[in-house]
Amino acid sequence: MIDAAGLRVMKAIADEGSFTSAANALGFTQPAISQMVRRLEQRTGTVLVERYGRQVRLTEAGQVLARHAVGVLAALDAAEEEITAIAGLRAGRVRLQAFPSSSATLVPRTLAILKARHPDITVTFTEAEPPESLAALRNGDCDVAVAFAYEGGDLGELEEDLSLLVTRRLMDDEVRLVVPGTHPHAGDAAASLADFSGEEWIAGCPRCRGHLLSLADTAGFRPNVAFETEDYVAQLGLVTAGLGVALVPDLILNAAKHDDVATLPLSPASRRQILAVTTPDLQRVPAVAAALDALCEAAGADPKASTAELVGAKT
Amino acid sequence: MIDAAGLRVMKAIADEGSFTSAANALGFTQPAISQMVRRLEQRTGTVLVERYGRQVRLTEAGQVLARHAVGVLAALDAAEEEITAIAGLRAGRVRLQAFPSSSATLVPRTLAILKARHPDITVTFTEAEPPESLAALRNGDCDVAVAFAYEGGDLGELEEDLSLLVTRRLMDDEVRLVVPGTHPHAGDAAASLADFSGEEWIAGCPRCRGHLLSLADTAGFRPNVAFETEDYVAQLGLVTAGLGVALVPDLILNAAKHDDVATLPLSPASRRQILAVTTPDLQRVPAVAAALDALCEAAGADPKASTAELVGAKT
DNA sequence: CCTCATCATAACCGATGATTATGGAATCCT
DNA sequence: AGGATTCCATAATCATCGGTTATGATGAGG
Repeated sequence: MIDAAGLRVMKAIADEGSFTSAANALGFTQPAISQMVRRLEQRTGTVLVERYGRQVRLTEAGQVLARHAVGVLAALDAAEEEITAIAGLRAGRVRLQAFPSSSATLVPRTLAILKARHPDITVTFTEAEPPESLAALRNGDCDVAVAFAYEGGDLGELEEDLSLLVTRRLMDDEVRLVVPGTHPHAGDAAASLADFSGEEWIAGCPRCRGHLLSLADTAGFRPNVAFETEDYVAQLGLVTAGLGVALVPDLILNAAKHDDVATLPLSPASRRQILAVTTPDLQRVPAVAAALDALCEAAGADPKASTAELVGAKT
Repeated sequence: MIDAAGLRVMKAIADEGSFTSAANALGFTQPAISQMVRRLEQRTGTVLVERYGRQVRLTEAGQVLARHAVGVLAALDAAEEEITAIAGLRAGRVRLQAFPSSSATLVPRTLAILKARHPDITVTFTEAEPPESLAALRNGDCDVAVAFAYEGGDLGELEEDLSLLVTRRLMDDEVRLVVPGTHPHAGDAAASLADFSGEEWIAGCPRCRGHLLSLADTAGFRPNVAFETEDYVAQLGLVTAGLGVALVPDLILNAAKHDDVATLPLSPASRRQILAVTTPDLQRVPAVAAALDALCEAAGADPKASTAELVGAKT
């Protein structure tokens, strides 16, 4: 019934004292104001403007509108300002979820870049394994999920979760075999998994464990998993103590130097992909786009060309 | 850029959770919502709604709009409610100005009627002689002026002030000659002014004095004005004291009984008209219309047929 | 008394914003 | 699985809104 334009007109009349100058103030012509007032009057069924001679005055009802106009227009301006602030990265929010082993290196670097580049956007970070982070993304509780996918093995499993989502390849993370420094194969240039079929194994998170089983199966044995822990520091500790061997991704190993263990590249090599995942719409939100760029940069990937399909993903 | 309709839509989406039910809630069809959102998005240049699968969620920018919508729409509703309250006489204001001698009888009765009939409108009353009250009316400081005009004499003078204004005839107020009870003519059925050419006169307000002079002139003499006071009680007191005679309108004489004086009808009779004056636009304001009706009723005039020309007014 | 300033009105016209009809895609159910 | 359902997007259409220019009426002022 009453809209913002009408209020703006009433306020302009109240401020300017005549239709003509109100029109000038608003950038309209005089008849526009004239019939706008008439429309408002017949819509509200009340007299809003008193025409006396060639001057106009607001009636009480007109003054009511003009008075409310101040607040309403201010609120509209405030909303508009907030929107443009978000659009201009002077405000905004990104909710990031990343898997634990990325928290040590990739995420801090990303947050630092983001903070330096856009100090006014607020970034929240939650640690979550890919299944949970993708669920949060789907659920609307998260804007960007950093996930990983092992090549080959359970890619298909993840892939179904990625329908309707967009992914950006951040980096390839090579998986290495970690053995005690005193291990006979410690000095080898590369490790063939079959040579370690008799070892005791230390497994990580469920999906990592699945990857281990998958690789071992290809190598023709079933690993004897003696320990399971999602904490990579603990895994390395166990290896150092000579209690077994483990598959650990480079991303972890690069975070800090670990003595008394040898990290051997696998032969054939195995790697996992680190991915940034979001939704097509969120991708276009400035703060989210900035976060994605920061992630790519922190990972050392080309921010442009990384909007890629999963390697080996079917279509 | 952002209008009330857009905010309403965003809020409906936030509340309902889908375009379809938002459309139902607002009484629109689904495509209307769909393209309303699209328009808003390209106007603001931001993503407001995140389409994930077949569900929709507001982005941060969208939530900003939905949040502001609450306040803005509430303010609009409040404005609308105030307007309809004014239209429905559940609120509103009437600023009444009346000349002093009407304050005693006509105005109190009017205010009583108005208060009984529309207890929620606020009436303010200011005493003012017709020139001032009409100036206030012209100036926008008054909604209804109660004025009087003597027949014949200075009607033309008032008439020019009445251009652009509308008048309602409230009553005819006959002017009587007041003489001491001991006066030789005190028992007469009527008074011919010429018979009192030798008296000392007590004159009232400037316009009343003008009327006296005019009548006397017609009767062929120039009155000896010994006293001037705008206070009718004082005038009657002076008459009672035998210090002179005076012309006093019925309106005053009916307000209270005055002993020791005789009130004689003039021959030929002279009367003044009591008028309610307002502007054409204000006439259509409910509270003003109610006040006019109350005035007519208090004056005993027919509220319908009283939108009259001044008696003798040229066109 | 004439001129200027201001508002009202008419005729016109483009953009806005709704509708119906239809299509595509994700979710749900069997 | 696959089919039905549900939800959003799009296209085509159309009325109304809200603006413009041109013009008229009228009060105010030199």
